[in-house]
Amino acid sequence: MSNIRAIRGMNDLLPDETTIWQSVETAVRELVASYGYAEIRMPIVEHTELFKRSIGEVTDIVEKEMYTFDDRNGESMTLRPEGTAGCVRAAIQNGLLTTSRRLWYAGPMFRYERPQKGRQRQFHQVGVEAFGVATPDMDAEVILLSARLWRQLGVADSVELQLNSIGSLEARAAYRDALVAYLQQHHEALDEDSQRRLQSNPLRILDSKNPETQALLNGAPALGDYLDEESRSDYARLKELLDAAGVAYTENPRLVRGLDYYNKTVFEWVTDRLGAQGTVCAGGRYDGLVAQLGGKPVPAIGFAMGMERLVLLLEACDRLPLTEPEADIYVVSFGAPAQRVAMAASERLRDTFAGLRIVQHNGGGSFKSQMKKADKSGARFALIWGEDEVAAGTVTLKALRSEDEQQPAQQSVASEALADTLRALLATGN
RNA sequence: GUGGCCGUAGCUCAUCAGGUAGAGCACCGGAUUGUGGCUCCGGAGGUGGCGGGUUCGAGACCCGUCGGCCACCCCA
Repeated sequence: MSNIRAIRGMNDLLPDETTIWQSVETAVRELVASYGYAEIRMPIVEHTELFKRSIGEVTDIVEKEMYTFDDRNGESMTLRPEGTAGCVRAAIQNGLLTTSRRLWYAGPMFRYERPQKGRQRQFHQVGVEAFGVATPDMDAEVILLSARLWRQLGVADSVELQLNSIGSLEARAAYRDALVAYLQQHHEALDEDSQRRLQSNPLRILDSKNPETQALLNGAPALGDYLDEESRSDYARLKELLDAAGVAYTENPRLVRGLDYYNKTVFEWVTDRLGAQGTVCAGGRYDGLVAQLGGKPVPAIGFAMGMERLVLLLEACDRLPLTEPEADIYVVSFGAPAQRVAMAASERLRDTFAGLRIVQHNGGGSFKSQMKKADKSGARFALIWGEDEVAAGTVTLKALRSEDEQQPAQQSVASEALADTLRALLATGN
């Protein structure tokens, strides 16, 4: 079979899933609005250079995970692997950073990796970025915001906040030298990946999953000892704010992030319910990035959360929203004249009842089969038009749910009285 | 890029010493003429991922390939 299939790692979201996503998206939308964040929408494709300059040349994302191609002019373009770079670019380009800004966005991101649980090649993130405030009150705000979402979605008990400060660029450079010097002495004891990282990105060795490497790190210099004074006090202040707000956290002195642009505060929300990809949300401060991308220096902090992982977490926590029936009213008709009347009447009902889901039976079929469809639709009421009704100028209104069937399960209603009768019935029950 | 497991109807799966496939759910129709949900009856639907090999004969054995899942790497 040579049926065309979706590209590996790029999945369809089917109707059952889109309702879940919509409920999460609604929760997110209301959440960020409640903190005064405004939505921004960026292109999905950017100049490759943007990601190289922001994420870092030697990161795995840039080196081997980007969807990069030349356009027809021979310019190198890349499907965005994350949102911060594009958001910063857009904010600079459109002059948004003359004052402090709170922005958020949502959309697909692309990374060429082997798919596994909680990881796709096209995945979806919600990102939050706060520009223009260098103090840790803003760090606290974005963390509080994320914490509120977990509570809102009912998964707060399943996620843990991990926190660290990686200090200034200079402090980190000094620490990197010390770390490399220490690890060089134990070069033979390092696992293969870590030996490689010793050259490319030594700090990443800190969060190696290899237990022997982790044991070796117990004797290594600690990042915390190398922090500059400002990072140190900001970090302390952030923890005070989180304590005061009652947000629990675990300090993880080995938490470093994979992207080059971070400094000072870094954090991750992790869960043990998703297999190997336990990070649901992660972010940090990136005070140097705006200037690095050509803007006037503006401090910033933000985070991104993965929608796929969040939905998986909801599932694992048994917190999926209740599924709604597809219809409130199902309209059945028999014969061409009846269908004309039914269709027109349905339109009038939609005029009258905004938001009411009225599904018209199309495609003919026996009365019985139409009624089966009515039942399967989950509709609370069926409206039935046949020859008798059309002749009499009435419609048969039938209750389909047992809760309603105590009352007249079925009644004949004059066409003019339909809206009023329905309004009265819909007012009862939920 | 590497490793492990897997690939039979739309979905979940079964069958068999290797002899050219079945169940449940879903779908369609019927069981009194214009009425659903339960039950019963019937129907449609599979070149057993694809290609090659072994064999008289393979969905079942072997090889390759593609795809899926999970893990490593990395990350949301």
